[in-house]
This record gives sequence, structure tokens and C-alpha cells, in this order.
Amino acid sequence: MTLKRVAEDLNLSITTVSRALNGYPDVSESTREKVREAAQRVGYVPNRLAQALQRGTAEAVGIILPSQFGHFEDPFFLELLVGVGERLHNANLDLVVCAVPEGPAELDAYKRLVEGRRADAVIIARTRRHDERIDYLIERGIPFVAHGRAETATPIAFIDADARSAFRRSTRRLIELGHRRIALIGAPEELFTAGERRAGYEDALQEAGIAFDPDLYAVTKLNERGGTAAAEGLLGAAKPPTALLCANDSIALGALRIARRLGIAVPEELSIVGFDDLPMAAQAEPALTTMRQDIRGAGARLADMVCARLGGTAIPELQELLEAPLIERESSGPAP
Amino acid sequence: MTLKRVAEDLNLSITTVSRALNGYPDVSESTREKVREAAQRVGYVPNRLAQALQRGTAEAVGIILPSQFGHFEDPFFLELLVGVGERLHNANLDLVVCAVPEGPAELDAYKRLVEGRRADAVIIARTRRHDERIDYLIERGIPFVAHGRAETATPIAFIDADARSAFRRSTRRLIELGHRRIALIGAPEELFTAGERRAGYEDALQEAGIAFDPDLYAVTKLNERGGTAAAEGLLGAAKPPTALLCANDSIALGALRIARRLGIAVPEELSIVGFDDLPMAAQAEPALTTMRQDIRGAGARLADMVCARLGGTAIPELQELLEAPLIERESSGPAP
DNA sequence: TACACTTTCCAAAACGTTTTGGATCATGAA
DNA sequence: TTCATGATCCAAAACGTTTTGGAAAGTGTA
Repeated sequence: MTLKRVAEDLNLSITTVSRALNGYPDVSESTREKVREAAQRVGYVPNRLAQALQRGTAEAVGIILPSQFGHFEDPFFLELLVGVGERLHNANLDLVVCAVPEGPAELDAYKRLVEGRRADAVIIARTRRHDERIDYLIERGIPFVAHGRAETATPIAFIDADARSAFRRSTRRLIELGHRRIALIGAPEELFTAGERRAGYEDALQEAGIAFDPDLYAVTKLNERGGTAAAEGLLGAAKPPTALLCANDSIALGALRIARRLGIAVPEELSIVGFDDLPMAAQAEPALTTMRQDIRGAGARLADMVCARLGGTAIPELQELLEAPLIERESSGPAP
Repeated sequence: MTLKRVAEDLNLSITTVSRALNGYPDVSESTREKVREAAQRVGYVPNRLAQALQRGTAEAVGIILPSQFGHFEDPFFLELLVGVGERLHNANLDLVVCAVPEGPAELDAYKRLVEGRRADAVIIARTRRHDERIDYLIERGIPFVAHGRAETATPIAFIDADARSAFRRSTRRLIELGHRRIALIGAPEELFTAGERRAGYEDALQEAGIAFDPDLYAVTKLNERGGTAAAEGLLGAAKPPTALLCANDSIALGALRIARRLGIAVPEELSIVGFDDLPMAAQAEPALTTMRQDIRGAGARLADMVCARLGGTAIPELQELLEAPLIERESSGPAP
């Protein structure tokens, strides 16, 4: 059903029908009502492709899903997607999702998406310290917002959890509880957030006059398997840590399992702290102490920001750092 | 960068440039090469909106993400999305995602998506026995494929795990292991698959001459919390079951936790069986016996099927029932 | 009466592509 | 020479919308 058909039915011009439906003042109330009624009756829905073509804007934003982040283990993207999607839907923008393997194909997908006018802007997540995607988008002048920061010459629009501050506070808290041998299981170092987490951890150690011990630092993928492997190494050492700070709840849950397997009591002999506050965290045994991040909320803000960006808001106004408060549960306690 | 600009640069007509790039035989090899080179040089990317408008097809398929399935706890959709998305991307189709709350807004989203020509077809998941979404799509003649079946007057294109057969085999196996009091923690009954799972379970009971005992049947949401609640009820009864068949790995993991809390040894005193084979299943302690389903693979098939559907393949040829083999691990064993 | 405004409508152009239905020119056959 | 045949090319229409720049008719004022 097209505008033309509706117009013919009513013996009006296409122009008038279009303007009636779009609320222009130069059409009388009586015809506007007639047009509305007719459109409703025949089930007219505007062709968004034609609209977009004419307006020169796609009325959509794109997001790339790296298809190789490992099976299942990452509810992160789904939460983000739901947050973003719901908000965009309310703004009458579509969300175009591309699932591509990480690597050069990813850049190509962005290009197709934006230069093919399928999307007006893109959202990227899991930013790396030096992120080729961001470099590319900046170079091409493609509007985007990021979940997470990156090291770039020019400022970018982003939303991110203040992991540095969160890890500093958590480490401080563990020190306060008497811990001196606190290990960090960090994220892969190419991720921007990895540096932040480690920096916060080191900040607190330094404040307390504790030297950073490389034997108490491990790096692993952000999933449970990574957690078990890294924790196994740390806990099997000659002088094992009394506390384990994990980049992630998944890692922390893996560590929890290893502790149980090794017969190490949590929290009596070992404190474990995660990050994200997945629902699973509260349900673990013992319930996991963790830093809370509202991913779905961040997705919604990201959608708002991308709208703002398209509306011309300047980048410096589109940078948000969110607190990630420590939620103390049963997996952490005084040092043995 | 448009066709027109490329044409002007080369002193050719738009037609020729278009046909050169699209491989029509009525343009000489030499000009075709020149056009290709020029297009490459200036970074010409066809405007997909214009293409779609002209072709009368959106070159995209839609999928609705119900935004209220509960936090995080469902890696299912993400896996499906990645499977679908990757395959569609290869077919040069876009995937438009709408996240809307379950309910009437959902139908509206489908309508906007397809009638607004933003998508040529849609994919739906988590089908219900009587699914208004499917009724609506059939009534409107909108092409779609489903993950899961439904009770409909006309046949639909779907892919689904054969849960009935899987549950029958698993129940049989438990009986073979000497179990007589086998409980089923089923999915909410409005889901099509819930009936299948229960039917398979009852099939096997009947084969073995065991009467269905309503006290050994519970229904709950497909998440861990649901599992703990349901298991708690079943295990606290006067005559508790010796085996627990769960609609879901999440539920099974919840049951596992409750068993541990109640001091019930698994598998010595209680066997527990799940469904899905999430990676978490293999890592649980004891490792979970479960029925395997390849969700990402199903997503990829779903994408193929939607292409086939758009290509005119008849619905009866687009119905696939997949085996879900029982993976026996440590959480199941002989009856006590 | 003549003029300026206002109200209400519309024809046509534009967005960027694909496709239809020729047009032009060279080549070889009659 | 003349005519069909191929090989290349192109103008224009079409997809469905929005917007520009009037046109026509009605209303009030001088």
C-alpha cells in the first residue's frame, strides 16, 4: 500500500496525503482526518527505504557482533544488544546487526554498513587500547559511539565503567581486610579495560606500600575456562595469594570452582572478587563479591548517545564514566 | 559516491556503469575494466537503500528479541543471533534486530519491519503452542521461519530439536539404570517444546509400565532460579525422586546446587539430566549429563532456510527436526 | 473595485539505483 | 551497394517518499 494508492482513493495529490500524515500545517483539519482514516483503513505503512533514500539518512544504526568470542559464555553482548535495541526502537531507529569473524572482515562490514547507507552510525564494544576499528571510523568520518574507551588522537564518544576506580576501591577494601598477597587475574592486555583494571589494582597497592608482585598477576580470556586455568596456576604456587581479584565474574566463578576442587575454603582461606555482577554471581556458592555494572542500562545510554551524536551533539559532551560499586557478598572476608 | 559521479568521471552513462559493475554482457571488457578501476579508486559502494527500493526487496531479514526474558540468563538468543547473522552476512543480507517487550508491541514491530519494507522476512524463536505471532504472520502472508514448532492450521517452515525423542531416550536410559521415581522439571506449558519434552518422558514411562505421577512433575521458567525452586519442592517431598530430568541446563544446574545444599549426593543418591549442553554443563561439578543441541548451527540453518523461503522453496521442504543426543557425564548413574 | 493575505492544495523534482527499449556503428553477407 | 547482425552504449522510466515553489480560491481591507 503506497501513498499513491491512498491519494487516488481520496482524489487527492500524493503531496497532500504525505503532508497530512506528517502533520504539516498547510492541510485542513477535515482532509487531514479523512487521510488519517483512509490510511488506517487500508493499512498504509510508509516504505522506510523510500523515506530513507529521500531523506538521505538510513534511520538505522549498525552494530557488529564478533562471532568468535567463544561459545555462549558471554551474555554481555546480548544484554547490550537488548539495551541498545529497545531504546532505538523507541526512537524509531532500526538496529542492523552484522555478525562477522573478528579481523579485517569486521572493518569491511562497517564500511558496507555505513557507506552503503544502511546505517547512519555504528556502535562498537569491547574496545581495544589501539583499536583499528576506531581508527578506521575516525578516518572515514563515520559517526560512532563506543562501549569502552581507547587510546586515540582525537576524543571519541563513549560510555564506560570506571574500572580503575572500582578496582582501586576493591583492592583497598581487601587490604583493609588484612590481605597482603592479593593476586589479579586480568583481561587480555590488548583490551583497554585491562590496563584500567590493573592500574586501579596497582594504585591501591602503592597507596598501601605493597610492591607489585609479577607472580601475583595473570592474564586470561574473559571466560570461566580462563578463570580456572589462571587460578590453578596462582593457587598452586609456593606462596599462594590470600585474595583473588578477577577481571570478570566468569573468571571469578572459574576460580571459585578451582578453590573448591583444591579444598581451599572461600572466604576463610581465600577471598574472591569478580566484576560485572551477573545474576549468576549472586547465586554462586558462596555468593560472589563483585563490582556491579549495568550493561543493559549502558546499552540504553549508548542508544541515546548515538541519537545525540546524529543530532549534532559534540563529542566531548558524549563521554560517560560510570561507577561500578563493590557488592560485598560471601566470597570475600578477612585475611586468614 | 554515487553511480552518477562515477559515470561523469568516465564520460559514460549511468546505465553503462551500472551494467558494467553488475556483470552484464552488453558492455565491452575494456570499459568494464575501466569502470571497475574507477569505482575502486573513488571508493564507490552502492547505496543499498536505493537498490532495495528499486528491486522491491529489502535485502534484509528481521528478528525480534523479546526484551523481557529475564536478565542475562539466556545465552540462547545470542548464539542463535550469531549463527543467523554470520550466515546472512555471507548471503549479503542484513539482519535487522528489534528488541521489544513481549506482548502486542511485538506484533507491531513485525508489522513495521515487513510492511515498512525494512525486511523481506522474519525469524521467530521460542515458539509457543498457540503463537499469536505465527498466526499474524500467516494471516498477513509474511514469509518467516521459526526456531521451534507450533500448532497451526497450515504448515510452517521451522527447525527444531526433536525434544520428544530426546526425552524419551533419556528417560529410557534412566529406567535402564534402575530408576523408577523419575521427576520431570518441565518448561512453561505455553511453550510448544514443553509438551514435547513431557510427551517423550511419558512415552518412556508408559513403555516401561510406570504410571505418570503428578507429584513428580513440576513446571518452571527456563532459568537457574526456577531450577532451584522446583528441585527444592520435589526433593523435599515425602517420597523424593531418584532422578531429575530437567527441561534445560540452567534448570539442571539450579537443581544441582539444591542437591548439594541438601546434602544429597549426585549421582549416587540422585541423577540429574539437563538439555542444551551449554559449555557450563561440562564444567559443572559433577559434570552435567545433558542432551546436546547445536544452537549456533541451528541459527545458520535458519538463515539458509529463510533464503530458500525467499527464493520460493515450498514450506514442506523447509522443516527440520534435529536429534539431541544424550551426553552422559557424571551427574547421572545407577539408581541407589 | 482592486489589492494583499491566508488557506488549501498540487505538479514536479529529487534521492540512487535497475531495467526497458532503443540507438549507433562496424562487420560481414547477399 | 544494401541489409541483417552483433557489439556497445544510452535516455528515460520506475521504485515510494519528501520537499520546493507555486497556483487557486477565499477573506478581509483600502
